[in-house]
Amino acid sequence: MARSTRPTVYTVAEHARVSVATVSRALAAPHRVSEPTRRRVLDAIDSLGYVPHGGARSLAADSHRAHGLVLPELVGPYYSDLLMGYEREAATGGDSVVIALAGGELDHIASKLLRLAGSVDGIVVMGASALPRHALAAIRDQVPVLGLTGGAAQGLEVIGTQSVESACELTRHLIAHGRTRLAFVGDPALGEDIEGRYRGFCDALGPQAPEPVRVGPSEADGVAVAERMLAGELDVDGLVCANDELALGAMVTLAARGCRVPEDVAVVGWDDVMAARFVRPSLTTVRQPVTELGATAARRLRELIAAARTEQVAATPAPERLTTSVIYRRSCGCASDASNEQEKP
Amino acid sequence: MARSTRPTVYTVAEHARVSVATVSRALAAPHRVSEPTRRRVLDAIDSLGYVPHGGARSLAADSHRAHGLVLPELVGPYYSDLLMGYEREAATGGDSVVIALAGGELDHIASKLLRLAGSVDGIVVMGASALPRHALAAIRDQVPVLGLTGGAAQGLEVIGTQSVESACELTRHLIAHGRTRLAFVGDPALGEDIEGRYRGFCDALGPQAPEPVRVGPSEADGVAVAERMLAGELDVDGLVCANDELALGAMVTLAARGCRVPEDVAVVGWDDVMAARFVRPSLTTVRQPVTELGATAARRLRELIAAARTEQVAATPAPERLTTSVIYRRSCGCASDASNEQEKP
DNA sequence: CTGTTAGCGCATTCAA
DNA sequence: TTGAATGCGCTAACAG
Repeated sequence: MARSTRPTVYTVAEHARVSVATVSRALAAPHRVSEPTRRRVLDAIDSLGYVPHGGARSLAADSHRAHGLVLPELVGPYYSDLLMGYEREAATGGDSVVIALAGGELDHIASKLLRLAGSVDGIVVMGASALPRHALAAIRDQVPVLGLTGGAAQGLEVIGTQSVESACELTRHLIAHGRTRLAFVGDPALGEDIEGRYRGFCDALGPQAPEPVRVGPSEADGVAVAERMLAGELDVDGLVCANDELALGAMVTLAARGCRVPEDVAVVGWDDVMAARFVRPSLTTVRQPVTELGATAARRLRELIAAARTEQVAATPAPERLTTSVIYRRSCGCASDASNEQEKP
Repeated sequence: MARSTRPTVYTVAEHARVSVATVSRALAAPHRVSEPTRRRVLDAIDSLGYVPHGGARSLAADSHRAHGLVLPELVGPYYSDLLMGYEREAATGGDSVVIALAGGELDHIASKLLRLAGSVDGIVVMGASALPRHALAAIRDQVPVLGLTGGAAQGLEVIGTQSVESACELTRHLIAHGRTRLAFVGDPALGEDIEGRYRGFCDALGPQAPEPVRVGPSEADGVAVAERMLAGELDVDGLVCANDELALGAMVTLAARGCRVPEDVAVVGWDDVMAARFVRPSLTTVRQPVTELGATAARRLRELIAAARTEQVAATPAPERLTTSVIYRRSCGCASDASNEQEKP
């Protein structure tokens, strides 16, 4: 395990009675080595338990074969799907994924990003708007950087989903079914995705669209909003929430205090978390192709890296925003399905 | 961005009119450099936008300052908390985290693990039992390997939570409240955590404990189990499910078909997913300290790495299994709380 | 406190 | 098809 113990190309070369160059080739370009030689090398490799030193590789080859993935500390429930989509796609391209959470002191995270930039070929940043500009700037002239669901304001190319369209559809739907006092719950300043959702909300309502109810993104914030409603501070008959946690928090609180959902107030959310199917009334929400979102980001970053290596600006055009779909359930008061309907997971 | 462009220690040294050693020191051991010199170096560094090359560093220092984290492809909802706990703790120790998903063909993942082993100082493997033994063996003599929630069967030291105790408590609770025909839903062969839960179930029931209902871990599997019950193939009045997805799938299906929960059948799960609070009846389940689980693993791996470097076997004793807690709600039929109770998130 | 120097392990020329 | 030699960027002796 110690340096002295671990076999290197030299050990392998000696064992297989070839030169180190041949060992290297046998691994990286098998077709450039004769069959018998390659066998000898491969045998030596696994009889010795040889594992190439990643650092040495990236140094010599001037390529880390790794992506950095920067995530905000409080990501919603779809974290795992996103990561899965990302990692799979990255692995397909032979790259590994180094994650970094952007929590903690801003100062501290800047150096964290720099370190990351020294160990990967490119970086995908989710929640870029929360990062200090100078930190982003510093890594951007080291490696290609791609925004995930945000970062356009920082001048990043961004991979995202259609927020505006679905928000607009959702809001129109509520209007069409007679809701006249709608509110958007969530703070557009918290991220470009939320901002887009609010914009879609406004698009549907036109000039008389109300200001958003600016609250955090958690269930507790949803509860607080419901309490304001119950206290008479907020007079609405429909809540378009920036995510399902908010929606669930609000909905359950409302129901528990005698306010009927959807009869008195319609509630809709975003993300289609598992609880949205199980809560009663079931929650109308918007589903995003999260796994694909991750995969798309990985794929695109790979392109950007390749382009950077050949000095080209952009090989192919940036991907479109991914399609989302509104899942109509009962909390918006207009689903036609039976009360006890059970959905396929 | 190209190799020629990127500043190196030499560039910085020249710029600051010091030697490369001083540059290196100014970064790694600031106190070993005089104040004015350090200033010059630091100035040069950020005027040049210098970022150290991670590979070169790990090569020269014989340390990657990185942990590998291997995850099964289908991890439950607590993925994100786990990762958060892990990354935070790793970052605290100055290490970054490289993730690898263990999905895909077994053959392919073996080489993936090997590559990982060449780029990190140690590896934490979750779901080790699903990996081919030879793949595990190969990485184990490269770097320290720690199991997460499983891997004892492969001879790994493992970080985990108390499965047996909570399962036993839960089962006893059901028995105490008059349930006489209990079933354990889930396949103990799928992982040591499930195995432990089944063992606790058996401990509570004694010799007449039934065989487990061996099914997969998904909501759909829970639905299938419920259907078998409704078809009369399974005569039980209590379901101890290996996770919440199973429990939710079963419970909702049962309820939709006229079987009352908890009156006719009690249902309990594991993990305390968000939906467990929102479904009606709310689901009795077991909560694990997931974030802390991740942090504990990171901390322990760091210890193992340190021990390996100094040739010691184990500096400190392995951490205890983390404490879990049963969350009593209504699906087990014995909670005292009101029907419309609303929990704090 | 600072500089000089020698590798770390690998990929990659260039010759043979 | 193979081998010898060079350098990637950095750290860590060692010397001054």
